[in-house]
Amino acid sequence: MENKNENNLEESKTSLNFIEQIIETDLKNGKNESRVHTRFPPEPNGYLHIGHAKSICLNFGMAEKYNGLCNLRFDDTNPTKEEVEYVDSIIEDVKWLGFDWGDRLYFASDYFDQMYDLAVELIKKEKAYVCDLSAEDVSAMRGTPSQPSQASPYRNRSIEQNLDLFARMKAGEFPDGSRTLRAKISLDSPNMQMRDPAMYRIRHAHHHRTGDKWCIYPMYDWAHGLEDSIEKITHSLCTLEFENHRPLYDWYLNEAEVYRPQQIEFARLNLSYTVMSKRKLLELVQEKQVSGWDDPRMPTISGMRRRGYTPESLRAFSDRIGIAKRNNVIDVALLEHNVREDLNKRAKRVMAVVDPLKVTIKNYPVGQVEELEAVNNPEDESAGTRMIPFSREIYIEREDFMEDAPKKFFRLAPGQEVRLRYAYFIKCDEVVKDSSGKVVELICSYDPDSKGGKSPDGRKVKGTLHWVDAHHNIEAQVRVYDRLFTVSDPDGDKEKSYKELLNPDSLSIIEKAFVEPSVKNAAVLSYFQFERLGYFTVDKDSTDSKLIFNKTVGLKDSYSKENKN
RNA sequence: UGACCCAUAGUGUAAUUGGCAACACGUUUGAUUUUGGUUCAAAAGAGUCUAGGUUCGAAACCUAGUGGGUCAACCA
Repeated sequence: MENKNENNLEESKTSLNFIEQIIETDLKNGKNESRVHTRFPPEPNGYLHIGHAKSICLNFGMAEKYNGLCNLRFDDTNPTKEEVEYVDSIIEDVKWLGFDWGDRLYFASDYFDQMYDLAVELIKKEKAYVCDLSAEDVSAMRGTPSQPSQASPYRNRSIEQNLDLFARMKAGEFPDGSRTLRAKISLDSPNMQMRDPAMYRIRHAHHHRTGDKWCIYPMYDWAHGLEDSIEKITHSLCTLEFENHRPLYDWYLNEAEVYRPQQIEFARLNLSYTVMSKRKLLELVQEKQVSGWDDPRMPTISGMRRRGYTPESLRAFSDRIGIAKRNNVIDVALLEHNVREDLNKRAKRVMAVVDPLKVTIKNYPVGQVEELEAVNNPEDESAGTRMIPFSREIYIEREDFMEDAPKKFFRLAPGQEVRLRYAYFIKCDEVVKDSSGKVVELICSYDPDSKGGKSPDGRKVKGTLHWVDAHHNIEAQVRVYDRLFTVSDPDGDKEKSYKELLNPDSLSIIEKAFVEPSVKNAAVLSYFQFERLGYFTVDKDSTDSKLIFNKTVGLKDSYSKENKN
C-alpha cells in the first residue's frame, strides 16, 4: 500500500497535464516575472454545476500548485440575464468547495469605465466604428465561411463621427439595438469571429451592480481579455469553444496596447446520464421538473451538496478526471466511487430500515429492553461506539426475507438462521400473511448465547442483517434518487429532446422509514451510512418533529448486481 | 462549404518528449469480513483511427485521408 502511494506521488510529479506543461515552461523561461495568476470567471446567470467545479479546481489548483493566485471574478456584462441570487450562490459554492480568493473578488462591471476609454482609443486608431445596421442586417450581410461579408455602409465613418456617435450611445440617445460599436478587423476572414465583431450593444437595462449608469454593455470578447489584462492574469484558462476566439482575444489586447495574458483552452466536463448546460438546467428549474437549482438530482454544486456529496469528494473527482483537449464523457460511476471513498472513511454507521417487515422474537422476554453496543465507524476507531435498544419486536428490511430462497440467499428464510447485527442470531420459525397472501410478520426465535452477534459455538452464520427496534426508533422520511435521465447521453438523441428522456422514477419518497434513536438530533447535511443500504444525509426540509434523509449513493452491491444478470 | 481543434483498453487520463503502452474507474475471480460494504490478491481487456513517409527505432515527427468537435448572437 505504501508502495502504491509512493508510485502515485511520483506519477503526479512527473506526469503533467498540458496546461501544467505550458506553465512550467513559462516559469522556466521567466515569462510574466515567473508569476502564475489565474481566475475563475463565471457569468452570474445560473447556478454552478459539476463542470464548473472542474474549472474551479483547475484554476485554483494551478495557482496553489505554483504558488500563485486565483481571482474570483464575475463576468457580468449582460444585465438582462444576470442576477444577485446567482452571484450569492456562486460565492457560496466556491467557498464550500474549499477555495479562497482572499480579497480578490472582482466584477467585470467594475472595469466598464476603463473598457469604454480603451474602446475610444480603438476608434481613434480607426480600429472600431459605430454601425447603424440592425442585428438582422448584420446577419444577412455576414456571408459564410467561404464567402466574404458585405461591408457595413457605416464602416468608413470618420473618427470624429464615430467618437460622437459612441459618446451618444453611452449617453442613452439611441434605443436598444439601433447601433453597435464594431471592431474593424476583416470582411473575409475564414474565422468568423474576426469579421468585424460587435464590441458594444445598447441595452437600457438595470445592472445588478452598476444600476442605470450604463446603457451600453461590452461584448464577451472585448470585455474578457481586458478583464484578464487588468487583473494581470498570466494564464487565462477557458473551454474549447473559445478556441476560435483566441485570435480575437489577442487582437483586442494587441490593439488596446495592454498587457496580454495567454488564453489556453481545455475540454469541458460531460457526465453520463445528465445534462451540463446552464440553459437546460434553467429550463428544468423553470418548468418544475425538479424542485430547484439545488434539487439533489441536479448536477449543480448546490444540488450535490444537498444530496450529501462532500467537497473533498468533488475535488478528488476533479483530480482524477484529468485535463485535456479531447471531448469526453465521464462515467457517473467514477463520481460515485469518489463519494463512497470519502464517506466510507468519515460517515457514522447507523441502522435504518427503509421498507419494514415486522419480526417478533417469540422466546425473547416480553417487555425486556436491552442496550447493545455498536461500532460507529469500523474505518475509524476514534469514532467510538454507541448503544442501541433491542427488544422482542423489531423491523428488518423486507427484501432481507424470502419465502422460497435460492441457495445463495444468505438472508432470512423459513428455517434459516441469520445474525442481527450487534444483537443475536435468529431463526425464522413462522411466516404470517394477511388475507391477500402478503407477508406481514415473521415469528422467529433467538439464541440467547449469541448476544452481540457472536457465535457461541463457532457455528457459521453467513448473513448479517440490519434492524431497528419496533418501539424505540425514529420515524423519518427518506428520499431516494435515481439518475435524472434514462439514457447515458441525453443530449445525443437526434429524435428526442432531453426533456423527453427524463427518468420518471428519478425521485421516490419513502414516507415512513425507521431509524435507530441515536440520530435524533442530527444536523442538516450531517452524513451517515445506513448499514447495508448506503450513504444518507439530513435534508434541509427536516423539522424538529420530522427528520428527512436524502440518499447520497448506495453501497456497492455485488449481490443484486449478480442477480440482475 | 472555409478555418481552427481533437483521435491511446468499455470510460477517462498518462507514457519523463523518438526507445517496443501505464494508472484510475468499470468488469471478472479468489481471500478476509458481525455491512453481499471496506481491505487484500489476481485476471481479462488497447498494440495507439487509416494509409504512406522520416528514422536503427514512431502512440509521439511529416503528408494525405477518415471520423468527431467548434465557429457564421447586438449570449458567455
